[in-house]
Amino acid sequence: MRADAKKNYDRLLAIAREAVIEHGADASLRDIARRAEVGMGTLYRHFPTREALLEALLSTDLDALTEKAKQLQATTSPADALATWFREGVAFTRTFGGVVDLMASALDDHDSALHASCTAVRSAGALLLERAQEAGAARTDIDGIDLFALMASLAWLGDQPAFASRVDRLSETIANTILA
Amino acid sequence: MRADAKKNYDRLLAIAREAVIEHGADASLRDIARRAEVGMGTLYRHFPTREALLEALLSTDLDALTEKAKQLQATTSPADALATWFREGVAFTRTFGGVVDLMASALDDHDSALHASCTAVRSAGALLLERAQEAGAARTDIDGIDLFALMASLAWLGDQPAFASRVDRLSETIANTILA
DNA sequence: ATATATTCGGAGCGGTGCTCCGTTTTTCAA
DNA sequence: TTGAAAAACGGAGCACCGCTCCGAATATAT
Repeated sequence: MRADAKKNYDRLLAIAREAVIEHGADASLRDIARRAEVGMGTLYRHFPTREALLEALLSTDLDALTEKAKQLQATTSPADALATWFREGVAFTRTFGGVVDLMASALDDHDSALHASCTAVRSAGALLLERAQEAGAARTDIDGIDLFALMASLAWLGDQPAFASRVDRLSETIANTILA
Repeated sequence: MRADAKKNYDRLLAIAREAVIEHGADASLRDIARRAEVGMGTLYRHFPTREALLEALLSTDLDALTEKAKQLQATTSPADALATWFREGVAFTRTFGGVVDLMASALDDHDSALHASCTAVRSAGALLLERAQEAGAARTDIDGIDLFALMASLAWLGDQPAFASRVDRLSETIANTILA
């Protein structure tokens, strides 16, 4: 990558982070380019789709979530590992608003730039769930996709001002249901 | 209301119903006006906001949901009434896509045209929940807003193609958790 | 038939996502 | 150091969006 290209890439990513924190996942791309003092062409060359931009923003966090699952699996009891990771997964989306919609649609869209990261998270969670199920610590009538669905729907609740304050308690309730 | 005005009003509502079923709650208003062979001014005079248009589309269904709660309260056991109504509430959003987001934000936006209908639904559900709680049939660590939140999040799941097929089963699970 | 009150329609404004291409800048070999 | 090839740049332009505003058209009441 050419030196000036890398400079613009980094600058775009930094500005995009601010913009998405402030305005959510559908922040204006034109505004991001403007604030980064860069043309639209430059933005689109580096990030051909909105998903590509968000993937660059989220990938480290998503990978960390995947990694966290493996750590918990190695160090904690099946039930605690699942419960802790579930809470963490719901809390994750708190930084950026409206991201969970894109993650949900990325799951069954193989062409989405977010597809790989999201399926990795889902798989990591599925492993935790299966281990808990084998240990008799989690109900057996749900699977990894259900787990992701429940996490996503709670994350969506967190995006709704009317419900945000109740997410922590409801997450606890749902987590206990899964472990029941 | 003048005769031609009523004609346009009805026509707009009919076309809007088709458009929202086809494209969801953020269907193009310009396109609705075009298909109804009406100018933008006409559309905005009859429905000053998008919420107003959706309110006109949803009000009968929302009122029916509110009414259904009262019927169930009068005819069915507390537990069954709550469970049945919960399922019905989740299923309701299936007709139009993306409506649940607007309903959620309408809850704490007193100026939204959907505010009244949505709070009515919430209150009706809250009564069912309280009756079940008093009968010892429902857990007591959630309230009417939590109930609405859970219904809304499951409705949101139904809007996500990746999860839609699991909504019925997960609704059952959550309903049982509430009754537990 | 006329006058008044209503309703109509669409041009226009500022915004969006996205593409395309002439211009500029970097790089690297001669 | 220089010059040409390669790479990246930026923004004008297109089609769409929500929304407003107002002169023209139309229905109603007298």
